[in-house]
Amino acid sequence: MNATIAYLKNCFEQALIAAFGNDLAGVDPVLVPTSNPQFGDYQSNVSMSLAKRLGKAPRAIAQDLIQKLDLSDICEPLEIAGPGFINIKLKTEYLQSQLAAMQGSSRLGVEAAKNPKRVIVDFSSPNIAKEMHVGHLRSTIIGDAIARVLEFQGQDVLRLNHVGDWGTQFGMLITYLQEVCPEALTTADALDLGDLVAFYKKAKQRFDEDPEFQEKSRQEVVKLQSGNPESHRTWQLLCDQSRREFQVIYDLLDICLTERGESFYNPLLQQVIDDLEQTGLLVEDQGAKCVFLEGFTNREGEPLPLIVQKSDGGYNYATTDLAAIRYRIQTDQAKRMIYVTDAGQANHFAQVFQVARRAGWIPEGVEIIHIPFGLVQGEDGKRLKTRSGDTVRLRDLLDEAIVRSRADLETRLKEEDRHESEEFIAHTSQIVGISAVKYADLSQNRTSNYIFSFDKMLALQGNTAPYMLYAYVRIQGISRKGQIDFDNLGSDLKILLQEETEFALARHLLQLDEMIDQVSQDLMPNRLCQYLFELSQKFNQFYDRCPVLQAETSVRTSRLVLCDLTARTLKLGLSLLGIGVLERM
RNA sequence: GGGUACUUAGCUCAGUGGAUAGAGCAACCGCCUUCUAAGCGGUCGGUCACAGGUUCGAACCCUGUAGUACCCGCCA
Repeated sequence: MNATIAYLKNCFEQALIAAFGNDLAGVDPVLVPTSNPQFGDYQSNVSMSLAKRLGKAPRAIAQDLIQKLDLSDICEPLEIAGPGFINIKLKTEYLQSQLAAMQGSSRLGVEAAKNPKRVIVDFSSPNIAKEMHVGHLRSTIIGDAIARVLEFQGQDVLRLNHVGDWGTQFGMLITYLQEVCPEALTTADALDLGDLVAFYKKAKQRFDEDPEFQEKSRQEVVKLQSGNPESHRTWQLLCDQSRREFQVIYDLLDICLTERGESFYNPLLQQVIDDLEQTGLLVEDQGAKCVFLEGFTNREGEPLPLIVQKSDGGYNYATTDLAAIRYRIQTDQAKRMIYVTDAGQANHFAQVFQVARRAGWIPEGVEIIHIPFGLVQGEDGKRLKTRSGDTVRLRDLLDEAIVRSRADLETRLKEEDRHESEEFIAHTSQIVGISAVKYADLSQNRTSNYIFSFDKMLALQGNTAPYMLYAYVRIQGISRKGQIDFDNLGSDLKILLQEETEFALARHLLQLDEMIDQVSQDLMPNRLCQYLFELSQKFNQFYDRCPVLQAETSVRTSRLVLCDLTARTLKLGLSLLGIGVLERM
C-alpha cells in the first residue's frame, strides 16, 4: 500500500544520509515494485546510480546502505542481487495485517486526497443540431473515467460539456429551414433529430455552392448573435431537441455532465480582445485581430497567428476557449483543467494555452492540460465508417453492442438449457454490451489510434469486460452457494496466506491505492484496466487452486476474505471506469 | 514544406532509464464426480522500423533516416 512505499522511502532516505552523509539528502532511493515476483515486493535501484558519485562499486554501496536500514518489522532480510539491486520482500504477517486493514476499510484502504482541489474535466462536447457519432465516443468514455477517478479521490470535480451551440452552423440551418420546413422554426419537435442532421448536410451543401444562400446565412448568424428574439427562440428549440437526444445516450452510458456550451462565454468575448490589447500581444493583420505565436510557423517560416477576432468582427473558437480558460480560473476557481479531445486538436490547445500563459492569465499553481486520444478506426485500419461510408451514429453503435451481447447470451442459455426472465436477459445484455464498448476503449493506451471490433470487445476470454464481469460473478456464486453474507463476515478476521496463488492475489490487492494514485496523476485509464485484468487473472488462478467453501474453518474464513476483497476491488475499479457489475450472467 | 504522434510476436496491444521485453487472440497439447470450464496449466512465436549517440544500464532519453496517421490564417 502507499503507506508501505512511503514508509520504505523514508527509511531509505535516512539510511542514505546515515551511510554516506548529508550530501545525499534528497536523493531519490528509486523504489519500485519488482519486475519479477522472485525478487520480492519492491526493489531499490539507487546503488547503481550512485556508483560514480561515490566512487564505489554498486554492490558495496548497497551493502553499506543495508547496514543502516532496519526494516525487520515489516520486511524479510534485504538482499543484494545482480549489479546492486536491493530486493525487499514484505513479511507474511505484514501482508496479512494490511489485508485485514483493507477489509475493514470502506474505501479499501485508499486514502482520500488531503487537499482536495477544484478540477475541471472538459469532455464529450457534441455539436447541437448534429447527432453524436463515433467521434464523441472516446472523449465521453475517457473523460468520464478520469472524472470518476478524481471524484473518488475526493477532488472537487466539475464535469463540463462544452457543446457546440453557437456559430455558423445555425445560420445555415435556420436559413435552410425557412425554405423547406418553416414550422420547425417555431414548433418544438416538428422534426426528428435525424431529419435535422439531414437538413444540416443539405444546408451545408447549399452554403458551399450558393452565394445568395451564404449571405442570408451570415445575416442569420448576425441576427442570432445580436439577440434577435425570433432567432433566439429558434435556436433554443434546436438546442432543446438536441439536448434531449444527447441525454438518451448519456443515460445509456450512465454519464453525468454539466452543460456549459460555447454560447455561455459569448458575453465575455469582447473582454478577451480588450485585455489582449492591454497586454500588447494583440496585432491586427489583414483585418483580423490575432496574436502571433512562438514556435509555430507557416510555410514561409513566418510566425503563425492565432486569430481571435475575424476581419468581419466575428469571434471564433480560439476566442471562446480563451474566455473559458479565464472564466474557469476566475469564477470556477479551477486549479486543474483537463481537456479530453482528440489528438488532432493538440496544436489548437498548445496555441491557446500559450496565448493564455503569455497574457498572464494562468496563475502559478494552476495546471492546464490537453489529454489527447487517437482515432477510432475500422478493422481495415481506416477511420470507422458505416458500410455506406457514413459516419457511425453513437446510438447505433451502442445498440449493436447490446444486440450482439444479447445474441451471445441467448445462445448460451439455450446451450446450457437455462431459463431466465426477459428482465434478466435485457439487463445482462445491456450491462455486458455497454461495458464491452467502454472497456475496449479505456483499456487501450489513449494516445494511439484504436481499432474498433465488436467481436474482440465482446469476447468472453481475454482482456475484455466480460472476462472481468465473470470473475466477479464467480465470487457472487460462492456467496450464493455457501450462503455467505460478505458484508457480515465478522470482525477481527485472521487472514492466512499459504498457497502461492493466495500470495499473488494478496500482493496485487494491496497495490490498489498506488494504482489509483498513479492514474489520477497521469490520467491513463488503461493502467487501471491492466490492474483489474491482472486482478481477475490472479483471482481465477486462486479459484482454480484453492477450494473456498470446502476448506477447514480458519482457512475458509481467510479465503472468504480474499474473495470479498477481490469482489470489492473489482466493483470499485470497474465503477471508476464507469462500468457496473452483475451478480449473475 | 512545417508541426505533432505512431512503428514491439502471425493479429490486437501493454510496457515513458533497471534484472531473461509481457499479455490477450489465433494455432497446438493437457485439466470438469468438487464454489459457473465465460475458467486454469503448458507449447509455439520478437533484429522492440533502421542507423548513430548519451548512460554502469536504453523498447524507453537525444540526433538522423524511412514508413503511416493527424494538424497547419479568419470551421470547431
